[in-house]
Amino acid sequence: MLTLPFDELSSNQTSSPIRTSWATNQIIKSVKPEPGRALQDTLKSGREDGERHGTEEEEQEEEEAGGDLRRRGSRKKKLSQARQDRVRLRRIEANARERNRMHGLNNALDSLRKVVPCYSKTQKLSKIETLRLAKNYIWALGEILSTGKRPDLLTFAQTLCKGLSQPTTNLMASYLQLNTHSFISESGGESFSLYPAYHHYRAEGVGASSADNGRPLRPFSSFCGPYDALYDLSPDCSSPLDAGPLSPPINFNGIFSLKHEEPVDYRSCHYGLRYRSISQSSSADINPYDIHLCGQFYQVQEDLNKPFPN
DNA sequence: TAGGCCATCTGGTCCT
DNA sequence: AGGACCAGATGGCCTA
Repeated sequence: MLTLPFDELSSNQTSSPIRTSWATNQIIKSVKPEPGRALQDTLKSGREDGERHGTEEEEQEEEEAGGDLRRRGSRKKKLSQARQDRVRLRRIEANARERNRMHGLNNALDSLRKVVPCYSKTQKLSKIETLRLAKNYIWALGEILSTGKRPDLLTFAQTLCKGLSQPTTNLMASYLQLNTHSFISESGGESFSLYPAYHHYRAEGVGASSADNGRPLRPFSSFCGPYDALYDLSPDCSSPLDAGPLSPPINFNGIFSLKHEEPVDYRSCHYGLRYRSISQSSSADINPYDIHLCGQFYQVQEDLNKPFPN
């Protein structure tokens, strides 16, 4: 009778039952016990047996094998049954550790997905795209910090999408399109944020303007406000990508363009957001450099609120 | 159906 | 010796 190492499996749940059963099969394949002996027994006693019995036998075998190696070169050493079991057990343990390690890595990647733009619960970026986008995002933010200037929308978008695949670029374009118009063109639908912080503001009803029926607007130029992420570290938000299909982005110049929208006066809203952001923070939390940046943000707000040049 | 993405297994290497 | 890390191999799932 075959007994599976369920302890190992249960302590290392995969996200998919299919995966789990597949893993189970793999273990069955990789841990074929000898006939008439339960695997559990094998695993349970493997280490002790291996250590206890293995010593004499192994020494003898190794001596033989060593002698063979000296005489004939490459003959593979034959292991005792106890040693084979022990090797199997160690392999199973190593597999479990490796699975855990990869799960940890995936969790970290999920965390990363939540803090880069373009976060969607259902339409997840691939691992490689997440890393690329994160790199671009960091680079773009660093550029803003070092120069003290915010790039225009297209430049920033192009920076973010540098090296990304076409599907991801399209996804990004879809985000940006919605960011510029969906809040006011659709009522009742779930809105989204290029920056996770938006939902925090929205949930609190901060920054609603008269033009949006009480619905808080994300300003067109808010795309250039990456500091949002500094003020909210709980990016558990959904996106319109979770809610339904998107209109295809308009591509041009090898990257993408944004739909041209009628200019909307977002400024009151956005100033409100900014003020709220800063005022909500305790003085100890405020980095002087942040204040400087935010101040600068206001100065050029008007320019950035101009309709995006096509 | 091909290709992309992913999870897992596996053996090798390095480090403690 | 044993664990962490890595990269290659493999096979499943999904989508265009």
